Amino acid sequence: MQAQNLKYSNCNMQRSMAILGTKWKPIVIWVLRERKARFGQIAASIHIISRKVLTTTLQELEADGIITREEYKELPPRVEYGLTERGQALLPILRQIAQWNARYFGEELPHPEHDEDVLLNC
Amino acid sequence: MQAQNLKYSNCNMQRSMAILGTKWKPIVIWVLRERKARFGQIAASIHIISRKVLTTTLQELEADGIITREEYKELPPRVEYGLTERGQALLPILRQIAQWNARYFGEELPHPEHDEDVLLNC
DNA sequence: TACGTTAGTTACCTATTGGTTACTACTAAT
DNA sequence: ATTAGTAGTAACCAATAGGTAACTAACGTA
Repeated sequence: MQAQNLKYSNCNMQRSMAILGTKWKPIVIWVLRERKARFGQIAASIHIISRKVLTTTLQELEADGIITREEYKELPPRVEYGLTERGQALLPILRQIAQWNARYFGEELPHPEHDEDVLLNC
Repeated sequence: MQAQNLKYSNCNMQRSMAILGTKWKPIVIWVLRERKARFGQIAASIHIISRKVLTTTLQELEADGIITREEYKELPPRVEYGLTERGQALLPILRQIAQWNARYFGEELPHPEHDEDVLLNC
């Protein structure tokens, strides 16, 4: 998908997909749902993302105003990432996207009392 | 995005994005939200999609159980596409995705009484 | 036979996404 | 000088998504 071009589409859905519809962005947003995290923490949470791809992903999310990036003047260098309000607003949508998949493709329906991490299994 | 691999991800969100996170699939689903349509009608609604890409998109959506495909034994050949229950279940999610974009990237907030076509502008 | 209508199919191409590998910047501590 | 810890960067590549252009299948009708 040529997301960069789609960001200027007339269609609100297409523009959203251009921002979100990639392999790692939803995961990064999910990792940041409850607290800020540093680059290395995000990488460790995700397990198998390359530094190169994580860097690009974070840069794009920041450019789209979905996450914040704060540098701390200290050593070792420390950068913290967190969700903006715009990013927070995506969380219920991501939950529904995951629920849809679990419901229609999963082998059993998820129970409401299941922890979110189990639901998403990310 | 390598959607074909992602369909087998552990993560429900990633699997959904593999199915949905492309340029044309959300649009095709939206076009079919209220009534079944033929190949040519879908193409005309979307305006600028190539027959090649529309064919591929429809095949994949059918394979994922999101749309139905009915051939009619008549001439000219007639094929009708419609949403499955699984596909219908995606509509509220797509609406929210569009609303999110309109709210956080649009120049003014959409009014509740605005028609859906205006909201999505697809 | 030629044409019309519908839903494709095929060959080829470009641009993007995601990945591997190696390297970098910075400074304190050893 | 070397090492450590953190967040990157650069060069290169494979696979995929989307696209153009041309062609095809099927049969009824003129």
